[in-house]
Amino acid sequence: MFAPGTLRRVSEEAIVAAWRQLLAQHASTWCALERELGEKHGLGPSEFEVLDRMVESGHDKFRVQELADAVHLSQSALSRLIARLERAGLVGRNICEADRRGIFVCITPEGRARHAAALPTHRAVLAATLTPSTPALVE
Amino acid sequence: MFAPGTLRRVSEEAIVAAWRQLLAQHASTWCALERELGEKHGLGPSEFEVLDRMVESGHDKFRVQELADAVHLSQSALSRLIARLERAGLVGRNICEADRRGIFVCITPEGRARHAAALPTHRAVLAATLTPSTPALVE
DNA sequence: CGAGATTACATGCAATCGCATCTAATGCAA
DNA sequence: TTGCATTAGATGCGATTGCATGTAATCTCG
Repeated sequence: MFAPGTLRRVSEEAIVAAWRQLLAQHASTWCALERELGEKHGLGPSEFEVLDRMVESGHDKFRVQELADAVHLSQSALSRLIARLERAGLVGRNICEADRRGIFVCITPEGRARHAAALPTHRAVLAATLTPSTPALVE
Repeated sequence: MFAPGTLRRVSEEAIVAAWRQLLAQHASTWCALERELGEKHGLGPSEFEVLDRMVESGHDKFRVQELADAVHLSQSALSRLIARLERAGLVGRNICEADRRGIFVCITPEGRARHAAALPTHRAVLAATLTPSTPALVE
């Protein structure tokens, strides 16, 4: 069915088409999250994502770099994002006594409440925006 | 196999996992394009994408809004992006005589040359970064 | 024809981002 | 211990973005 050596070869058009579909899905979903989370809960997508990671992981005390990796932002962007969340009272910054260069980012009760309030909105946007062209997700 | 009504139901975890995979693929591919296209050809991913659309479509004369929709940018962002490409000599702005509010964006010979030079880099990045977790793309 | 609505694009502005750099704390070797 | 490299996070800076608005041309309806 395939010429020799073509099993792992992918046509250039297929890759480009996949990339463009990824771009389109990313743009529409991201914009929808920005609008819905922003209007209803005063959160940006990245901010929600950080809170979401902190809540789901169970534990407290996160390093800045750890969160930066999780949400695909630079260390500097995460530093400022944490500063915004701190100003909003959603997380706290505690000096790590074991290594006083670092800090522990801790979610506050208000942070948990805001996340809990925003969670249904977030999931609803994903379900509405992301599902149509990803039928492979049916369990 | 499925309980009634579950055929189109998708587990929340599956949707979230799909979204996070999309975010991860987008981030890694976008950053790789930014680095490679920027270093080797002085182009950003969006700028290349605009040139790519103009070249592949065959025709000349694009409206700003048309390009904005294609690359998922706002009209204002596209306006400035076109201004940058124009300063670089890669596209031209011609007043549309039929409707003097609008402009036609036209790629220049230098624009075509820059695109042609950057094309292999772009495709190589996509192939290297995007293929691993998308085996469904095999033709 | 003429006034107001609409459309196409440009631009002021504030927000966020990444890179480079800074500061402070730690680690390691002489 | 002392000095230098390294690491964690903060910050100055320039660039890009979206929203709101501005400007100019077109359209519409009376």
